[in-house]
Amino acid sequence: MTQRRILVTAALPYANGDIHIGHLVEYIQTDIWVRFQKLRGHACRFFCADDTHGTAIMIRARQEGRSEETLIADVQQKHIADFAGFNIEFDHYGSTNSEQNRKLCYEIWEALRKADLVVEKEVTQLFDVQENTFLADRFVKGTCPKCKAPDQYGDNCDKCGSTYTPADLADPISTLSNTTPELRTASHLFVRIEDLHGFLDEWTQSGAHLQSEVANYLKGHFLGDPLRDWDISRPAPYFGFEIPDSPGNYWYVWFDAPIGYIASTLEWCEKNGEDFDQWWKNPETEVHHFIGKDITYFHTLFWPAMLKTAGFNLPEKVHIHGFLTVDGEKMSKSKGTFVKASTYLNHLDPACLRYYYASKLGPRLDDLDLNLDEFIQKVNSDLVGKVVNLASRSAKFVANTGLSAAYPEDGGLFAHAASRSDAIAAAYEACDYNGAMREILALADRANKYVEDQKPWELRKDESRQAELQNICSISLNLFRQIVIYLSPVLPKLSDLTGELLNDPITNWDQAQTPLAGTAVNKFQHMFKRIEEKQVQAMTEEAREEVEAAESEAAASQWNDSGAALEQEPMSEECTIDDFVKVDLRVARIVEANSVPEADKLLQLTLSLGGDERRNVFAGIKSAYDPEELVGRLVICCANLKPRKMRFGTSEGMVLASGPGGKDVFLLSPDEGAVPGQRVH
RNA sequence: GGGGCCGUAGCUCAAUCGGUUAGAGCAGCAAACUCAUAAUUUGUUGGUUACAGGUUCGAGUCCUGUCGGCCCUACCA
Repeated sequence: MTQRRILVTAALPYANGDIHIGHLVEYIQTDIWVRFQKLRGHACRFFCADDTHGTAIMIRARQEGRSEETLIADVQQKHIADFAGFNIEFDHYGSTNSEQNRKLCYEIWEALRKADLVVEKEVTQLFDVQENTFLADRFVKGTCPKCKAPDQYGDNCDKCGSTYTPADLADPISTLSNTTPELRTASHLFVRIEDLHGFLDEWTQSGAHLQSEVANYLKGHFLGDPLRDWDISRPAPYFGFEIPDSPGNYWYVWFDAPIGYIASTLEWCEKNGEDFDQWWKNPETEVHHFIGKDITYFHTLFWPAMLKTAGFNLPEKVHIHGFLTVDGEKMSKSKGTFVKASTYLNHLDPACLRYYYASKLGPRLDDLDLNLDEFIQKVNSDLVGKVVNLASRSAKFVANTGLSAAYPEDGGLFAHAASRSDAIAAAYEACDYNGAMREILALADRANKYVEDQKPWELRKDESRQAELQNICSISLNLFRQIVIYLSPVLPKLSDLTGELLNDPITNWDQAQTPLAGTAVNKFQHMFKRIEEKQVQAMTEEAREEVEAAESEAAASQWNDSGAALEQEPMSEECTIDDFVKVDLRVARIVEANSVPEADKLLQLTLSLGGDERRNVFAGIKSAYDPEELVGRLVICCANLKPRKMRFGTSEGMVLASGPGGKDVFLLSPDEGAVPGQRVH
C-alpha cells in the first residue's frame, strides 16, 4: 500500500463555552478516523484550534471585566484538557488569535484582492450606543410593526409571521444593554463569490468531495441562483484581526476561523521543522474536514472558493455529521442531558462514549441518538460481555505457560478474521463505523462460541490435557488481540492494555494478520469496567445541578436592568415619612376572585385581612390573571383607601401591582411567612 | 414564507441498479452451561416498510399528495 499524506481537521470549537457531549460526536469521530489512518501507516496529521474571534467573545469578556485574550487563553486550556480526557489526540491545537493566522488571513485576503473579488458597500444597521457595537438581528427585540406584538426579534414576528428589518421595529431595544439602539451606516467589504460560481458548481457536484445529500442541498439552495456577495468585514469595535488595507474594519470571524486550520498546521510545521507547502500546497496531500451540518454552508462554498483563489489545496472531502440527541430529544438542561465533557469524565470512562458513538456513526449526516439505557446495555454487553470476556476467560490459564509455541489449528477462525481486514478498513475509511463495529463484534461472537464449544473449564481438571488447554487459550487470546487491533482506533486504552497483557504493543493494522505464538502472558487484570446505572444517574444529576448553579449566577450578573420603565413613568415628587405612613399597606389573602362580565379590565376580589376582616376590591388585572389562579394567594393591599363606589359595587381598597398594563401586570407578593393582616412598614 | 434530510421489529440500524419469502444486533421469552466482570451458548416471539394514491411484469427503493420528526434559511446566506 502506498503511503498517503493526509491532513485532517475537526471544526474549531468556539472559545465561548465548554465542550459538551454534543461536540464530542465530531471530535471522537475525527479522532477515530485519524487513529485509523495512522494505524494503517499513513502520514496523517490532525489539526484543530480554538475559534476565538467575534462579537460574542467581546461581549462576554466585557461582562466578565477582563481582556479577550485572558478569556480565550482560559477557555483554550479547558478545551485542551477536555479533549485529552477523551483520548482525542491532536498533532497540534492552536488558536485563531495567533500571528500565524493573521499572516495567513492576509495572504488569502491579498489573493482575493488580486483576483478583484472584493467590493465595498454601505450597510445600515442598528447600533448599541452603550455597548458601542453594531447589533445583529438576533440582538434586537421590539414591537412588530404589523401586528404590534411586543417582544419580537429583529428579523421576523412570531405572532403574525411578517418579516422586516430591525430598524422597522416600533420600539427596538438592544438585548445586550436594554437601551434603544440607533441607526448607523458603515461600509463593509464583500467578496464577490459569484465570479467563482462555475468552479463551485463543478467542485461540489463532481467527485466525492461531499456526501450526495449535501451536494443536492447546495445545488438546490444556492447554486441555482447567482451567489450573493459575502459580507466579510465588521466595523470596529470587533474582537478579531483588523484588515490591513481597510483600517477600522475587521475580518468577520467566519473568514479567519477556517484559515485557523491552516494556521494550526503552520504552527506545527514551525515547531517540528516540517515543510508547510507539503501539507497545504501539494496536490498529493489529502485534506479532510470533519464538520457538523450546521456549518455546511461556510465549508462547502466560501472555503473552497478562498482556497482556490489563494492557491491552497482544496479539501479532498468534507465529512458532515448530524447532531446529537439524548433519549430522542435535544440535549436538555433541565433534564440533565446537557452534559459537559468534564462532567462526563467525573463519572464515566471515555472509552464507553467513544465506543457507543462509533457503534452509531454512519457515513451520512443523520442525527445520532444517545439513548442512556442503550448506552449502558450496549457498552456492557459488547465490550465487557463479548470482547474483554475473551481475555478474562482464558488469560489466567496461560499466565504460567505463555502462548503455545506454534499457533494451533483453530478451524480457520484466525484466518477468517484476518480476511475481514479489508472490509473493516473500508468501513472505517468511509466513516461507516457502525458497519465496522458490527463486523468486528461478529468476530467476537464466533470467538466466544469457539471457547464455549471447547469447554476449557473441563480440560482444566484433567492433568493430561493441559497442552490442549494451552492451545485453546492461545487461540482465544489471539482472536481477542485481533479484535482489539481492529478496535484500537476507537479504544486506544484497551489497545495499550492488550499490548501489555501479551507483551506485544499494538502499533499497526497488519498485526491482525499474524498470530502471536510462544510469548509470555502477563497476569490478567480488569481491562474495562462495567457501567453501573447509578454512574449515569450521578452524571445527569450533576449536569442538572451545574445548570442550576450557572443560571442563578447568570441571573445575578444580569443586573444591568433597562432604564425604560423609569423613563415611561418618571419619579414622583419627594414625600415625607409622615406622608408615607398615611398609607396603610397590609398583607391580605385573596379568598374569592370573580370575573366581572360587564367590565373589560376588572376582577372582583374578596380579600381577607385575617379573622373576620374582609374587603371587597375591584382590581384592573383581568387581562393578566385568571380568577382561579388567584384564590388563596397573598397580596399587598392598601387597606385605608377611601371606599369608592363603582358601577359594579363598592371597592374598599386596592391591590398593589406594577407593570404597564395589558398582559404585563405583576401583583406584589410578600415573602414566605407573612400572614394576612400584617402591616407593611 | 422558502428549502433540505428523514420515517423499516419495543430500541438502534441493514437491504447492491427497482428483483425471489424485508435482514442483523440489543431488549423480550424459553433452555443449556458455569472458565469468565450475573459474562457465554442455543432456540424463539416480533414488521400492512408512517399514511393514501400512481408508474412498473415487479416498489422499502421511483413519482404525487398527506401526516410526523430533525435541520437550514428569510438581504450577516
